[in-house]
Amino acid sequence: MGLRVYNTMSGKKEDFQPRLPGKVGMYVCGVTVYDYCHIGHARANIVFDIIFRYLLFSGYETTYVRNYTDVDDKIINRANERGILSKDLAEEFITAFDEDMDSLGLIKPTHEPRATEYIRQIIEITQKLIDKGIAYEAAGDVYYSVDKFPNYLKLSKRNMDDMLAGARVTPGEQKQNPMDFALWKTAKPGEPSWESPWGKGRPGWHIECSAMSSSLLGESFDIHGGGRDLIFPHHENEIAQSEGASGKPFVKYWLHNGFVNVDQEKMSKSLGNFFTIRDILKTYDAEVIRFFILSAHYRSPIDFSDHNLVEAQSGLRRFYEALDAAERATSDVDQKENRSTDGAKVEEKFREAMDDDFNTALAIAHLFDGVRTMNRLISTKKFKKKQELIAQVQDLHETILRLGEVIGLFRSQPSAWLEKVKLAGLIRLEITEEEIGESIQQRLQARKEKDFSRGDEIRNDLEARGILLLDTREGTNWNLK
RNA sequence: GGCCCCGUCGCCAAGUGGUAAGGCAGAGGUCUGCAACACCUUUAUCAGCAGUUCGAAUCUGCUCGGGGCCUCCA
Repeated sequence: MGLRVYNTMSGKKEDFQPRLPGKVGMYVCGVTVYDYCHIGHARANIVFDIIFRYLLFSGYETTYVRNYTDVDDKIINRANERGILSKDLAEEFITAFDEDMDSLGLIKPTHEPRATEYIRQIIEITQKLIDKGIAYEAAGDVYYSVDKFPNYLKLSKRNMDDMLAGARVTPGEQKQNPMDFALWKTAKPGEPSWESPWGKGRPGWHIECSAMSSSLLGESFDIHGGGRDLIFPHHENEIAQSEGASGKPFVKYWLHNGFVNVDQEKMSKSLGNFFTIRDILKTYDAEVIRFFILSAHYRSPIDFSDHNLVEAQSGLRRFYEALDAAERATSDVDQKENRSTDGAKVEEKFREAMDDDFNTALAIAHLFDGVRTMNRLISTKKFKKKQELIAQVQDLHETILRLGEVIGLFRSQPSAWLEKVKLAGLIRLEITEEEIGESIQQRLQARKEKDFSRGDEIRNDLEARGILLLDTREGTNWNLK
């Protein structure tokens, strides 16, 4: 059974069959660069990152395009507020976006075009729509006439009459129908602008995606993605523009990720309840964020909270503990040829889960099963003398790492990751590594003198402060409670 | 008002017609001087009601509760 994806257009899961066998073209709406990215952006980008990775893993030659919208009202307004050029503002936040995505461990899309690099194509499409009678000029603006596109609202499944009841007309706009939207806006003084057949101006919001996608992927392509909130009006308008201009079907599969909520409510700028990626990264490891996001299906809403991130961290730690143990258990053993079937089983289950509309939550559950099997094998008596078990562990270990890579997990050195999380936790506990070290020395001394009650006292004191002591053959270590 | 989504164990979360994955937390046990890790065992009939069906958490209707889009938003 092959890949199945939920298509917003049909409202159900469909067998995934790219237009050209073995090749996939995917366009995902990126960000408008006027502010730092929040956790909602993180989700959208991580989700499509793993979709991209999984398509590659499944053998599809995939072209992934993710754009930057670097000309827009919000950018202009923000730049004016700060008294800088909108171009410089855009540049600043493109850099910030790249840094954020990098720290979240995303792989680079094939192309990352900017709207302002495609002004020529935007003008071409706009002109074509005018020529076809689908768009019209009014005082330097160009509007798309939604009445001329019979399939308008087919993606969002709305009804024009109902929409009209709530539509608002901004004064100064000369729309024939209140639902019409701008393809080209005439420039106001001081705004960035480009020469066009309709005078100096700049693109409307939706047209840049039509221009960039058709330029890089062709007029028809396989997957178009983005957050749910882009379904209307953004994607609806993209369809109208692209299909109106080309006369060809635009996109085969529409994929939309769910929201990140805070206290059951959508995170949004207007509510002021958003968290930026950079803020969260001060407290939590980037991989914890990824793990948290992938522990739910991409279409479900997820609730962002401290509690949920801590839980995600616990889950991820379980993986790293196991990977660390596997590494240590097999490090001094030669790689054996005899492979086992455990890894193959995990991989089969993993693929099955991912094939079902990228069910990462289920896929991770199967990896957890692999972890348990691996731990069980390692704790078998005389493990190191049993070649068969060693081979099994090596196989599982390799499989978990390889499959983890497909969803961008387990990329760190286990011991280093565990150490990092441990040290990060100290900040919250207001205790230093040195203090702990001193206590350990005191306890060691007490134990040497057979003063176990004193030793336990030290252990209990530390435990009260959130530190657990671990006695091993190699000496005493500590961990967060 | 129109359209749409959701309500599964204490918490997170899969499952969307054949009789409830996984994680976290909890309980009991093995291991350990103690502890931790790990391992073993253990914990739900799926908001409610009424239908369809041999059979439903999964389909239909209604009720209750939560949320989203319709204005910028991932």
